[in-house]
Amino acid sequence: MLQLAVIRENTQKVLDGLAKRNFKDREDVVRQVIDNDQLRRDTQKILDELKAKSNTDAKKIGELMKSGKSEEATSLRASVASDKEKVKALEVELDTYEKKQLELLYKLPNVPTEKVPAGKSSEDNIVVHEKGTVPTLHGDALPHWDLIKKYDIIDFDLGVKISGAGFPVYKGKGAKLQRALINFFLDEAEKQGYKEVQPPIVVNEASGYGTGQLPDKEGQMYFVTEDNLYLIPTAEVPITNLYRDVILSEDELPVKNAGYTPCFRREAGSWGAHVRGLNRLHQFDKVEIVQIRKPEESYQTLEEMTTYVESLLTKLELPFRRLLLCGGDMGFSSAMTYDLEVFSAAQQRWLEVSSVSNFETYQANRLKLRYKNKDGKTQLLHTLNGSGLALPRIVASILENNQTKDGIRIPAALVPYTKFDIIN
RNA sequence: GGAGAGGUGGGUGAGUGGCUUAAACCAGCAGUUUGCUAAACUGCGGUACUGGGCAACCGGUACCGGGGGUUCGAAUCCCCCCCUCUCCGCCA
Repeated sequence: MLQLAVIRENTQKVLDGLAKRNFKDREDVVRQVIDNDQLRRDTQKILDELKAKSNTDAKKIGELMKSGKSEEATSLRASVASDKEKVKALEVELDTYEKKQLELLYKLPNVPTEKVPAGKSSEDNIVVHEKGTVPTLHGDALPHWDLIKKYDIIDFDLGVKISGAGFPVYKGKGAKLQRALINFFLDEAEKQGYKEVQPPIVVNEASGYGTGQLPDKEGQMYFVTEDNLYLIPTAEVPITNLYRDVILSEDELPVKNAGYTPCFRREAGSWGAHVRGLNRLHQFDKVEIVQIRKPEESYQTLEEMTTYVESLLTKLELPFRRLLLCGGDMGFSSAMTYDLEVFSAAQQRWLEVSSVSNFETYQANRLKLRYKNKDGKTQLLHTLNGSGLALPRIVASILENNQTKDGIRIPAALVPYTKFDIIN
């Protein structure tokens, strides 16, 4: 969430930023935050003074009792008792302001950084560059949902039988391809200095709040009611929450973690013709890269991470483009996001395969993730993450782009992992 | 699933109603001493909110797992919840 002090001291900047996102209630919510904050502070001041008085009075009573002046003690006791009632009332009041403050802050999305263009939807995103060449397919080229049947490598019907729609079963070379991609991505990340971590794939409520899935996005996550645990929609949640309530020392920075996990998304109400096959699933595999950085480095890191993910696509010989998302198309918590899209030749569509974001202090503020800087001051850090990479759409485009009359060619970089170079 | 023990600062750990401003030790930081290192000695302590001040800084309040209660006063007493550990059972 946004920092209260920033809203208070840079109100106009915040409002301008939210305008870039087309956040409609910005004036109203920001005004309420500021007003509520003033009330909160006024109340706290009165309350603190009253408590200070009660504390000294209580001590006096102790002394009076000791020196045997019980009558004076009794009268002072009565006055403290009446102060105590006022304290209780003020505490209730303060509590409502504090709750209101959180509630309001949760409503506000992150402020986009200056480079982010204004815009309402994906139409307003900026294509930064396109790389690689789109293959020319032979006349009988098939979309991936037909290819997986032809070669019997991924089975949606079987998935329906044992789980439901959106839970495919990978078979034979299809399963091996999954395993190869995961290992390839993890190995590449390690070469870039990321430390491999394997986190739990169910998380508690506090973790959901830490990275911003809660409140409001409960509907996106599978929930285990018996134990109050959420299935993770992305490894971002557990990996970033490793650093919840942590104050890092400067020499522990930067933090660079990479982890593979399955991801679970309910995707309630988002199905349609354009999400056939592997384009959208309830369960999929992803390697996530996460960095924690000092504020002054984070934008350079965003570039570095995005370039790294692009290098994966290049090694996989996939044509891709980089988009700078406009304010209206960015995720709630992000200050700046690059999307990477791969061109899937048979569908003739760009598919989003990675989203690399800088959250600045938005997550760190909720997580209470800080470090001690050179001056010995405790300061919020910046968090960043990106997919490196999500598997299903990568698989879809490999299948579609590399199909030949003889079968599907495996990109050279993957062959050491798959141990086969063609699916036929 | 059954039984028990326990949650105190960066760590270990003392503290059963006011003498706690949370002891002591370890680690840390600063200083003194010193040919250097070490040792010894001295000093400093966390977090959040907040008042005053341009600032350095000086105050207030809260925080001993979380929430409530008793009391003039709670780490300490009472109630509820959460978590961890140990043993037994079951088990990949």
